[in-house]
Amino acid sequence: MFNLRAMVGHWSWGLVEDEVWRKGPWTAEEDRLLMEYVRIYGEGRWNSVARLTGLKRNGKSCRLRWVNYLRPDLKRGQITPHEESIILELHARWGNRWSMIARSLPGRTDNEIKNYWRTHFKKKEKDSSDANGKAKARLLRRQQFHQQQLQQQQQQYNPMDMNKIMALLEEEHDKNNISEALSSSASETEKRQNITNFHSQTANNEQSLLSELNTNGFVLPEILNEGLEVGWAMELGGCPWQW
DNA sequence: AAACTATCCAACCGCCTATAA
DNA sequence: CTTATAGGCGGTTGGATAGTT
Repeated sequence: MFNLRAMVGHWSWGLVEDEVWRKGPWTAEEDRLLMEYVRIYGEGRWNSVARLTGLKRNGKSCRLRWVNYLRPDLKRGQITPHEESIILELHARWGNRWSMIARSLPGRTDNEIKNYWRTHFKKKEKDSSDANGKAKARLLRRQQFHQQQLQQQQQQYNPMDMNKIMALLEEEHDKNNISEALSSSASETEKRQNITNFHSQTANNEQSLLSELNTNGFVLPEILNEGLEVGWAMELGGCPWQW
């Protein structure tokens, strides 16, 4: 029977020097120990996990496992087109600021988003100038698949709504002009901090805006997601609205 | 059916920053 | 003020699986 408090006594004088940390995939038992730790002690103080539970994992590994896999609020399953559109939009704005992008996607981790983007878009970005036949074929398949969805959306979605949404997003973004964040800063450290604050604030604003849009019945259109596909279609000489 | 390629994703690494001692 | 430590982040790796030739 698992008894953390008993184990505290057992391990409370610290781990043996030269502790060899376990690496690699986590076992179910390790997951259970970590979840039990968080249930009792809460998140944080990850370096105490080994001492308090007997887990042979370092703090970093524990934190990562919790954040990326065990957290109860994680959203499982594929990235939706809606989420994909947000990822594309925010990545275009902020670059590889995965953790910041992840804050706009509740239930998704920076690692997940990073993996998704690298798999789906990194290559496209690189190869965008010389799309080969293979990619074209794949694109066509995807287009066929999305066509039905697109048609459905077009029936219920007015393009003006999209303009409105993007305008609102821009507005929120510009409320805190980054140049202001920089202008009054003297040191590099201050600049960094101001930029970080700026991004956090913007992310929060946009998050609340997205929520507001959702609650007001705005369905963020998958058309945003199609933006990339549109780009490709254009390269191929096709009109996205006529797929 | 086998070989090859692409994709997915968990996990690690190294670096940086914040904070406590 | 300096140093040590913990936590956070982005980049990268490698194994598993799916898809293609």
